[in-house]
Amino acid sequence: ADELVKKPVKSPLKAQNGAHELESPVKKPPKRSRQILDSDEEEEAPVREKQETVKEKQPAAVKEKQPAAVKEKQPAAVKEKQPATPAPATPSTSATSETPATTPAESVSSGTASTPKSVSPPGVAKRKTGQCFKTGSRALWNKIGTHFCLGPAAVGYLCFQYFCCIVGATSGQTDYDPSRPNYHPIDHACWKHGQKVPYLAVARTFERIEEDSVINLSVFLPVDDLLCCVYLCLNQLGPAYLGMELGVGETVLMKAVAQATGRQLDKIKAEAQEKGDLGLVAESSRSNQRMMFQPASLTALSVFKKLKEIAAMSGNSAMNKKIDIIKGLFVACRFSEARYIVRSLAGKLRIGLAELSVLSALSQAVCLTPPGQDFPPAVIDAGKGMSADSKRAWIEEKTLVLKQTYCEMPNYDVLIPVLLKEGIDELPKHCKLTPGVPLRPMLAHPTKGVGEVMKKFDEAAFTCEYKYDGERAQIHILESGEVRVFSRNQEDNTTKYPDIISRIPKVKKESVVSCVLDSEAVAWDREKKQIQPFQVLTTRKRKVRIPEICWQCIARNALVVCVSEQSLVKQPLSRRRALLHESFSEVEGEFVFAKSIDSDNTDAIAEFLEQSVKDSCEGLMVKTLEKDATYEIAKRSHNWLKLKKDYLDGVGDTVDLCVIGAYLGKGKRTGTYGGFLLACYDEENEEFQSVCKVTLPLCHSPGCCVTSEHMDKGSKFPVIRHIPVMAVFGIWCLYDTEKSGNSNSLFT
DNA sequence: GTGCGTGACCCTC
DNA sequence: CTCAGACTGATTCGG
DNA sequence: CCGAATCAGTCTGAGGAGGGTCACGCAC
Repeated sequence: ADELVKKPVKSPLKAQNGAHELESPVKKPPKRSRQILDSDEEEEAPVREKQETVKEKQPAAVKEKQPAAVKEKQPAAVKEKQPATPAPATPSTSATSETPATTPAESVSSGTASTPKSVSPPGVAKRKTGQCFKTGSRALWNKIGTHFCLGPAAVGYLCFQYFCCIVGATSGQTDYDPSRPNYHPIDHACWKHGQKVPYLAVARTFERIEEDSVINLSVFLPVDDLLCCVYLCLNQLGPAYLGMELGVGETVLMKAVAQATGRQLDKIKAEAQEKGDLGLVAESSRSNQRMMFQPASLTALSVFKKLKEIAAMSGNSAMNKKIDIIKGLFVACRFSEARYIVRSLAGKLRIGLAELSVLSALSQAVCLTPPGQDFPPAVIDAGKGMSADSKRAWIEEKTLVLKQTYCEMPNYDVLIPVLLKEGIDELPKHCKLTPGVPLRPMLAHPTKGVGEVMKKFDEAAFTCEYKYDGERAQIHILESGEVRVFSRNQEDNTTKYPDIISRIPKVKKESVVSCVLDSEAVAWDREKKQIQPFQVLTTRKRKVRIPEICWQCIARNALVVCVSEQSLVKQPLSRRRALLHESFSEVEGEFVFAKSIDSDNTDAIAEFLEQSVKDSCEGLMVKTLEKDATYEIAKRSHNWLKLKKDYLDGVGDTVDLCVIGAYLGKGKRTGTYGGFLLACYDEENEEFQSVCKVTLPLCHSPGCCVTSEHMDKGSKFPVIRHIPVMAVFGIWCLYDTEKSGNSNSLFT
């Protein structure tokens, strides 16, 4: 522990701090941490200010929020829902073949028919992001059958809790409600056939998703409309490998919001910190504004086009141009549109829904309403008449097809047109794994020891490979001989590894026409003939063409596509490995196969683990050879296990650190601290040296009291030994390792 | 107009 | 990259 | 045998260190 404490003092931080002479006993935190003190000159004031805000906030935020919101709200919601539950529950028991959609509608009209339209009924607590209804949802959901209301719009939505409560017709865009019972994708949409989808419909849908996280997609849209709606949901501009970035962050966004609303930048900043979400700030700022005239309302397509425009911008005064576009968008916003536009731009939609859910929704929509029908479509719910269970199983089966295809061809620009034209069953025939298009890589689950590995893989034969400490590199060899390299996130890294690319022809055997290799790129020390640490890798240039590091490519024994364009994703690892060894030859320091052993002997594996660490690796990757040993990401994306020294029980040390700063949390951490800045005390110079930041689980956020007995009285600064306790500017918080069960998170 | 430092953004793990 | 929280589906346990 | 409790797996969104790239703005 002593050594660990000393280390940070010698670390680069020291050098940085050393640049200034002692100004205060608490040394300035490193660059990134400065923002917590608002600004360097105002160190004194903010500290006091923070104390006050903390004092004010804690009792209110923590004490009220927790018991009131969690304990009271939920029972309230459940209670309110209980009487309503029997109504939708009946159909599944009495008549399974009946379309469940009718019953909620009946219950609506007979039950709470007087409830006004599209207003969340009293008693039904609205869920905030990160919260949910714990009781009732699953059971109710199962009974009514997951899907019968085909979403309308670009994105539609369905939520059980509204069935019993919402009545009334929606017609105009203003009161458009994608969650109304029996939503009819044509009659209830707020735009006519042939018109563009209003962005408001998307925003309204996002609102519902954020509350309840269930969506549907409609396939009545023209291809480009559906496509842009899908992208808007995912908050993507296009396939990852094309590398389109907005280049807009929080700061630029705040400027834009300030300019568009005519408010002070400082005020926007402060409000964003308080609310933890710039989107909400934008929304409320908008509503204060009066327009001289109402600009043309936004459509989904127009918003998406603007986003692409922003991404395409570069060069001189690009930032100002970007801000201008954002302002333009912003001026035309109505209702919640601003919230989601801002979030889209910030890159965090935060609606509790991401890629996989969108794929599910997409497949469901295509299943229930087969595309290719004339307008108006005759079949809206192809699942009509099926029992809820069989319907769900059917949709799930189709969803897997879509997911699998997506994993192999992660490009909606290709996928969706085919999906609409050919249908889901034909999809795999038209969208295949193609060298040159990156696929999603297989990931690994962390495990705590050899025992856990044995338990998880049970009887199945498995292999252990070194877990090399480098960067994932997916190498594509095209038929033309061209070689491309992609990162873990499907980014095109081809220009980063010129040396690897140049030696591919050497190591590739004649028989290989085209292929996709899953590998790890590591830095190699030619003289010492050993792998260099990850640190070396991170100092590489991202886009240079001249190699500065000697890369060694470690094939992960996972050849994916080979020779005759035959996809091997469905082949077990043993076969893929054999093919890999057949098709490539090793050259030390240039291209080698991952070191591995096939053993089920615990001691042998433990020894291999030791060896891997000695050989500058992180630990082991454990993969089954035959059983469930395919490369089908859709079935299970974390099919491998990783066994790292860091994870092992009893390994690691503890350090005593104290809190010298805190950051306001964002998103679901709004109202609490997002992280703390920790420091160790340098007794010699009598100063604090910042070491790292930490995050606490939400339930352990500051607020609970610590009595004096917890404190180490002999200490002259607030480090508390034995019991992990944190001090934030005089406010104590207790970190309960028993509850969290993982004391490591304190010192990560 | 050029050079350089810096902040913002993004990407790897 | 890690971790926690919400959710789901399968399995076990107790009345 | 049924419902409650438990467990394991999946998905999502919080958060971390460290570093490169680009545009902006200032100084010359």
